[in-house]
Amino acid sequence: MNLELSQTEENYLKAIFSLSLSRSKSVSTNAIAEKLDTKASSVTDMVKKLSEKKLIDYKKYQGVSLTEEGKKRAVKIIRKHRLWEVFLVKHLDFNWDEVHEVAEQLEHVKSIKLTNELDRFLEFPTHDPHGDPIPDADGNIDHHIDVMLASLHKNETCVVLGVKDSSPSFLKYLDGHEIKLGSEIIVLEKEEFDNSMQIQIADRKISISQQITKNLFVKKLGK
Amino acid sequence: MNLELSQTEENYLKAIFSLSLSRSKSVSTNAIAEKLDTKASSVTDMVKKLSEKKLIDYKKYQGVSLTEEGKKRAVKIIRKHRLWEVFLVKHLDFNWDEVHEVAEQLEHVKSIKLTNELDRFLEFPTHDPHGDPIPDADGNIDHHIDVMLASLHKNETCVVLGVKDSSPSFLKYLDGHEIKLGSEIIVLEKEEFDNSMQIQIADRKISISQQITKNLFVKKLGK
DNA sequence: ACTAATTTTTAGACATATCTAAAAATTAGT
DNA sequence: ACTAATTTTTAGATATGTCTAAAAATTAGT
Repeated sequence: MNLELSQTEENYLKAIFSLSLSRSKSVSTNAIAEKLDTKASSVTDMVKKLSEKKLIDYKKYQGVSLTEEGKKRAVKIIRKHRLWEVFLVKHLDFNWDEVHEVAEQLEHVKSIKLTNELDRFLEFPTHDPHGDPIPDADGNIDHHIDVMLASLHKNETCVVLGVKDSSPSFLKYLDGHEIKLGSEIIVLEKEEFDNSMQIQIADRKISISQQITKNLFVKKLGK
Repeated sequence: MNLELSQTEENYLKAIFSLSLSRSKSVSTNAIAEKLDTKASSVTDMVKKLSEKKLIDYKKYQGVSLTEEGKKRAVKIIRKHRLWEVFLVKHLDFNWDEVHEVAEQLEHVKSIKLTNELDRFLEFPTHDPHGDPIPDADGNIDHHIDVMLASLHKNETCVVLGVKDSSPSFLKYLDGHEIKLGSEIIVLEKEEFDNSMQIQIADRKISISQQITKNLFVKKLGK
């Protein structure tokens, strides 16, 4: 079974996948409707369709969950989405807060070769600009990066891998301070009273609050 | 007026644009139907719709032609299509005969920034892998490259810019002989009796027929 | 446990893009 | 110029994905 899915169907799979990560068990009709900014009745219709295609398990009034095949499909779409995000940020000068909308479109382009060649071209990145892991060609997903800038100590050095909070306001803040994917940061000082940090980034010294340091995924350098 | 067009509408504009290049005057319903592999009745419906949007001029039974706005839109889509083709061949190891189908999808992704950044990333290419000119951001189109390999003389050197004939069999032939976009070719010998050529390409010496040399666009090197 | 609130589903409608079959207009042949 | 062939349009149907409004089922409150 390898029927082509419409963009809409793919978006439903993706939404259900991400919702089942947090809410573990089955996903409710309303939750999907809210996520996709549509009405519950539309969700019911689509859910029946995906159920017939054996991509989700669905019993009336009981919510839905992805089948193995459904999960595979969802992971493939997420892989494409995140690879494109890397491409946009790394090569096309997109800011973190601009990539999502475009990646939403690019992720639906159908070509296995395209995806895998893009992966190779980008040198097999493991995480997207938001710090989310990129599934490999077989659908295996790395675990989340869980080192936050906040956990570093004075004089430690790291590279920015992603963000935890993807809100436009946070991403704008980062762009404003030129804190980018791949930026190297040195912790110059860590204040006891408010956990703010003095950091060196490129040739600038700036102070950032705990609110920021707790939302930046980093990779420690040296040891 | 800047309404969003569906992918289908965009495909109609593109088809009408390319048909009006050859058949100059107005384009017939049947011609569009054939180009898009659909039925004449479907074309009539869509043509009415595009006419209401002022993208084409249409009078019943008289065929259609693009308005200025329609032409602008078509050129933008073609620009995107050709830029993506360059990207696929240059960076993602696609062969000439593989790019079209994928570019057909990529061309519909909506983001002006994406298009222009891609253009910059590719270093503002003037022609796609098939030798067709790429419109610039303002919609200006260069004229066709009209230097064919066949017109070169003994000992002249050139770079492959594109192909005239885009048939899968021809493109496969080129791939088979590793004649690629950007390949440097030296004309070693030109036979009088059949106009075939002995050429040097990379470190190989091969013989190619006039059928081939008349379908390869090139740029002369040195002088 | 029974009513009230909420969630989910159904029924019926609409918009897009397509099709077939038949009607209307144009064009071509003699 | 008149019929025949072709092209184009209309009319009515279908499939997808959406909606509103009402009905049905579930969950929560006391």
